Amino acid sequence: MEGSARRSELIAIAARSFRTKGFDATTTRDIASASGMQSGSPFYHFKSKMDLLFAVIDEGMRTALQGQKESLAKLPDQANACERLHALVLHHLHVLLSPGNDFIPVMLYEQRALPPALRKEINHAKDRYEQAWRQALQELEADGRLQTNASLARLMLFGAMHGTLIWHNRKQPLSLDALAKQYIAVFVTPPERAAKAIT
Amino acid sequence: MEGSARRSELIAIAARSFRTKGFDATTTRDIASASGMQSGSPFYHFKSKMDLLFAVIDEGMRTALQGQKESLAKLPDQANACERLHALVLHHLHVLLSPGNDFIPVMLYEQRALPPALRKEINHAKDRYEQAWRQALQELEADGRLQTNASLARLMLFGAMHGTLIWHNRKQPLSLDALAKQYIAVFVTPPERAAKAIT
DNA sequence: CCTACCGATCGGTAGG
DNA sequence: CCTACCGATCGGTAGG
Repeated sequence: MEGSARRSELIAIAARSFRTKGFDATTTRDIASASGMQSGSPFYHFKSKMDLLFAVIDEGMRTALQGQKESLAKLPDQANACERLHALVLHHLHVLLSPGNDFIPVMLYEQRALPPALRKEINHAKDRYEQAWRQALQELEADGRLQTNASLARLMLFGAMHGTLIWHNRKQPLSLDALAKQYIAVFVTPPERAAKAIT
Repeated sequence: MEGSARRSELIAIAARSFRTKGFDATTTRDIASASGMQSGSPFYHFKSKMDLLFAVIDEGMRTALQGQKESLAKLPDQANACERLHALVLHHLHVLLSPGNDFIPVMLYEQRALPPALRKEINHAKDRYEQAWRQALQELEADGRLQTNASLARLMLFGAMHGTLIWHNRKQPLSLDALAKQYIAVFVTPPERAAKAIT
């Protein structure tokens, strides 16, 4: 929200460290010196270490939500559910795996360090992020193109994608584009094999 | 390996705390007092806090590997790849979601706190654990019953299962049995729809 | 944003 | 396994 350049720099540096070493193992002194500050100075920008964690996650959610919107907007007007899901998957892989994109990984792994009130706020943003997924998956379910219900498919799909954080190697032969196609191939049955014929 | 009852108790108590609060946020004093000991006493059983973490994870891997072996042994002699994969999935869901089974979640989320040498040891155990999965999935791939290659299917499947740690609720209508069936339905194409006919 | 600092906590140990 | 303790670190603050 507040746009001080120094503040943004602290958030980016904190994100990297929170991701690499974890929230608890990161000291505010680490962050300060990586930003060329003295040990007490981060507290001029953030009330507490936890506030900084929240800022990192919040920044990640805003960016991801904005990016998702743009990805969908780029699609042709009559894009069907499968095409929309593909765009969502591809964008989400970018969110997870683009170099320097440490915010969402921090959310996934360090959320626990936040008090319930802040976690609730994040969950609201997550709900908004998942809306487009719910809709696409429900349409696919209605067309008989899922092998489970839309809700479970969404949970499985997110789990399968988040797993890339552990095994995906940036030097791998598989591009994010190719990877997205594989996810769609696994989770969405092609129309010609769908359980229910298109009416 | 070493079977002191006190030692095992410490491991179990540490596992719960490492899982609930994380490794860094858990103090050796927490663990000591939860075990009815004085603050310095855990160090009579474990050289360091990190050693205790390794013991937790190691215990989890041993138990999981043993349980997997037994699950497969219970199958009829001529069980096919799909049946074996189903048994593997069901067992793995138990490992992840059975009450009191905190060891593997700790491995998944706190591994990072270990030095490379110990992490390597764990990865070896993980390789052994995944062998049966590789084989079943390769057979399914050869029969045209996967929509991606065996290796990627395994990575996606593990990711999708590990996601249950976040969303699965023990009071939910869905039993682990039912859940395992859904995973198979999504990841394994039924024979009649397989790409390649059975020879 | 720096200086100088405090209070608390924590992993670990010596000696029994 | 307890007692008593140390050295180091850390989040945070007052005052400028």
